Amino acid sequence: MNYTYQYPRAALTVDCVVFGFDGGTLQVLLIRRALEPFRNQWALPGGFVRVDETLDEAARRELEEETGLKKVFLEQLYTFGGVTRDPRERVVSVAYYALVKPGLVTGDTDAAEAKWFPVSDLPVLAFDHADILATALERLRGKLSYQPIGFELLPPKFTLTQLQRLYEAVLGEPLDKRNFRKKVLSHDLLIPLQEKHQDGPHRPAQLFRFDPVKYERLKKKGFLFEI
Amino acid sequence: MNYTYQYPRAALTVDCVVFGFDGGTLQVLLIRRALEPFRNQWALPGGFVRVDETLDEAARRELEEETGLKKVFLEQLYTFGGVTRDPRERVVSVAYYALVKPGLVTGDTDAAEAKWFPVSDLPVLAFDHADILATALERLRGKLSYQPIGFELLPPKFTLTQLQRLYEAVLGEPLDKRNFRKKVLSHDLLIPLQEKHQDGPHRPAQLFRFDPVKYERLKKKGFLFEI
DNA sequence: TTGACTTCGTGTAACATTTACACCACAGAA
DNA sequence: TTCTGTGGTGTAAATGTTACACGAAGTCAA
Repeated sequence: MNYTYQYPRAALTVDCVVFGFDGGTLQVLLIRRALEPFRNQWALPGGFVRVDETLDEAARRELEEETGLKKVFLEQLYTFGGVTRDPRERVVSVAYYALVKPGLVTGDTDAAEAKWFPVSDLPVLAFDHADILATALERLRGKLSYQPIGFELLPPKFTLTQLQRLYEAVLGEPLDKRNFRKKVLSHDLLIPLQEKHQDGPHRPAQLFRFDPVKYERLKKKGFLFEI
Repeated sequence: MNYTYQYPRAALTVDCVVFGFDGGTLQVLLIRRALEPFRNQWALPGGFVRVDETLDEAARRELEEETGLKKVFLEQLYTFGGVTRDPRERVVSVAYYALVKPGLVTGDTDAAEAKWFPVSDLPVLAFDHADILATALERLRGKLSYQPIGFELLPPKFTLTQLQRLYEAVLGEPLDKRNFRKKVLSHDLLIPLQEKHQDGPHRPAQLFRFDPVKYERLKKKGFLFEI
């Protein structure tokens, strides 16, 4: 079946920059393209937007189809509309970024090969995906400092040191331990658990979890998270 | 001539939220629609993206066609992709916001009637344009506090009081005169001119202009404007 | 010319926030 | 028991933010 319009139309896609954290390095999930163009090159997961789904729905669907990821933190990033960004025809892409907790990616799926890369050591990317990724990284850095989204990259239970490592990896600079803990705890958004995290021949660390309910309450009162 | 595709495609538009400042109130430029749907209702200026122009180009072109505005500050805002946001068919709109200096709008153009409305007293808007406008306002408020874009809404030469009125109008709260001046001047981005601004039976005010060159230099060094 | 009126332009002290920094606690391994 | 390695904590100095009031410099009218 064919669809005919009076004027030429751009194709519309979504692309997702999926961030993950392995405890030390910020990572991005890439897909090896099975088809032309840019066959066998690495690219962001993504695909065409269907005419009966919203952009958010399209991003979630593609993410699940290509990486198996579900129920992740997902937010629109920017829309890339360069005229020649796809060699085949005009394609406008609405880019999203996603934050996923460790150990959720099923590894390879269906046809596509999915793999994590450290943001500091990326392969050559298809299309203008390097631009998209750079934009996403910039956004993540900015956002991390004034919204409590870092928890989306950690397991549900985490230690303050893990959280600090994450901030250091994203921001690219070391942070003072005592000041970091003071600031994070001052927001009163972390709930200390009864459990400890044991991880080697040393004192075990207190585990915390993020309190999303309290955060929503505070947010409505015009509260500003900052770190 | 017709264009045929294998799958149905959404139409792609740009819409612009144009902000202006009249010295006391933040305003938005709206167009009265000449055509169905929403005929005779107020709407954001905008229109279809051509297949051979970038999104930015489309936004600038539509802005000029519908309001006569050229060379304004323009930045992408968000892409709205609700499935039913246009009653005719699927239309995805990339929204932009623009900041214009006073006295640039030529008034009505061609077919369309263009008019400024205070953001605090808006008419009913076509489509989901009220959502778009709310998003733009939120973004403007946020951005004003950490990037020196306020100057885009003032004439090239302005007084500190004018600048303060602008910040107060956008942020919706009064600011302390001495602290405001201290902070603004501390960034060293305003150049005092030899001229004074005379505006009534009282002491004339020092005029300043923004120094974009210095700003670019500072920005590259990782400088953060804040107010 | 004088005085009334209006906005312009300025400094400081109290307070709050941010920074820099070092040592004991607690666990496992040898 | 000692060694090793991370976890957890407080304080003083410096910096930044807030609150606040009055003389200066013009116009206008009497």
